[in-house]
Amino acid sequence: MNAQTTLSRFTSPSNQTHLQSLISFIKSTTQTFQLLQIHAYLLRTSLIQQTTFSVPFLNRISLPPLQNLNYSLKVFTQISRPNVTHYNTMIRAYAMTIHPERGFYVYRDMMRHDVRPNPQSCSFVVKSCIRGCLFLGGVQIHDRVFRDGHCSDTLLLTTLMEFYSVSGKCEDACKVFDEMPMRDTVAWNVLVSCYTRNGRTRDALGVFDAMRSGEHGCDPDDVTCLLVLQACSNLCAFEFGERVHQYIKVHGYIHALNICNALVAMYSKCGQLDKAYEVFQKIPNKDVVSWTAMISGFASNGYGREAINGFRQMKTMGVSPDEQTFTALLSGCSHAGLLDEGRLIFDKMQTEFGVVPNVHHYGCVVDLMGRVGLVEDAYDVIMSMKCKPDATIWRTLLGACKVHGNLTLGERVIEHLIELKAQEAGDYILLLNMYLSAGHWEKVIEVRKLMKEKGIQTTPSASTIELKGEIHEFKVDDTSHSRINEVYEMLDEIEKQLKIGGYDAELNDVGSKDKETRLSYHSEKLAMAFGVLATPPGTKLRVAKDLRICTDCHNFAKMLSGVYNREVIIRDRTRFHHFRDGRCSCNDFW
DNA sequence: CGGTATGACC
Repeated sequence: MNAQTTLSRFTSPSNQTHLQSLISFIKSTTQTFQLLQIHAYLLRTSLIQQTTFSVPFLNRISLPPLQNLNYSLKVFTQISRPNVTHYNTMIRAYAMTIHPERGFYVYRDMMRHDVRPNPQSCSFVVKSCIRGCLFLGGVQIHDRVFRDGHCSDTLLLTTLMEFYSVSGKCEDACKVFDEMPMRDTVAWNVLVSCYTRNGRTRDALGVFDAMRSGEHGCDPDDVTCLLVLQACSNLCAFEFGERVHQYIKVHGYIHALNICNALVAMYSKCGQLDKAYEVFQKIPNKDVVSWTAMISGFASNGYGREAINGFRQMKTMGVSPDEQTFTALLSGCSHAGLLDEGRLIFDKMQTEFGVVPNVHHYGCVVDLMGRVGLVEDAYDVIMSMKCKPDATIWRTLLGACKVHGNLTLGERVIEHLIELKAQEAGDYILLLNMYLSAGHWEKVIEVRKLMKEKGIQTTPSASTIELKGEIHEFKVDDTSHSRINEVYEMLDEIEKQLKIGGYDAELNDVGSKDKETRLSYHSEKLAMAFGVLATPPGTKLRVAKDLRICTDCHNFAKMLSGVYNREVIIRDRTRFHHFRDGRCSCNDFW
């Protein structure tokens, strides 16, 4: 039916059929001016007071693509006795705007008018609390769940899980999950996402296995796979990732672009570029995300030239880069030490592609310049930035100051970090090591005192290694692993062997605890020793570390790769280190 | 079917 002719019918009083088609017209039109005409008609005939008309109308103007909150509010106030559905529409609409907290106000208004909230109202208002960071508001809703008789509404409880998850209350989210009478796949997926988000990545993988066991009647779906692949990326869990890949193939999800893109990212983040490329090549309709994931994979594994090449191909294929693509490219240049190329890309990004540099882009440039020793210039770059420098960017420069022994600049940089109230233990450790290297003992003592005064908590660093799809975690001076005694014995044995090969623990870098900390017991060394212990000779070792690898452990890994003839991949907070034949692919240390 | 959901700086 033609839209104009339909519309003209509503100028005169209508029969039931006409009113029916009016509703479907409201639901289908994309023209605001037609809605305005209908609005006038609804007001004139008072049909707006009837739920059957006002609900679809309010929905239409409150949700994308025609979302207009001022208009919604106007219509809402014209309804003399709004019912629960009207309120729900308003709460839901506000939940997705830049003023999500207003959803909570609407909810309170609804209570004041004695309109009983249904599970949907609660879900939407919890969503408002999530988006608006209203922690107490969310808890309030949760407290009411039993009283309102909504304790078996899967959707509401899932939204509450999500609420606790983003609030960092992993335990509470799990409690809600445990107490749910019925759990669907989405609830399970939220559990996975909750574990990943809150650092319980290994448990996220456990959930995947639990779902697959078939005992819960909820098989992993495509979203589960996306979430679990993220967890594998974080943990460098290559073998587990391969299992997920297999599952994806069996269930036909391999044709979904987002799944393929996540696979490329996962393999890249496990240091398996060949696998990443294999998946990438087979993607028929590569989008900007696919290309960026691949370029980023090249970049973080130290293949700057390949990253640039990938970018060229991408342009040839007619895919336009976005700001994240340039971040990947620039970080590729910095990891590979390609100063001129990086600068050129940074310029072209702005002139040719009109991308305004953001904090990520600047972060790469600062790293690029700091790495080649242009620390003062890097400082000037930060000071000239149009956006506010974040802690990461200062930390990057601080690392460069450490490598190049620029103490005076390092002191200035730490001031900036303190100003941002973002200084971490690692920053002080870096400064401490700079003073140590320079032999400024009185300064060393001063920093220690400062750290003590400020109560700076040093979180012990952790490393993980995957064996047969199982993740083993080690902390500094770990005593918790079941085979820890064997691990320490093996570590001593390895150190003996490496010393013969010329390895000497560099004693001028200290760990995160205090000056008595034995270098030998850094978590990545424990993980490597366990790998040597528990796998057949020649097996590749893949270690993930949450902080940056120190010079000593880097040397240790280099030597180990030669003496024991093992390929070692260590992924630290910033990048990959591929050790082979006594060498590393990176240029971080020399 | 409203709730989960692909690629970024150290």
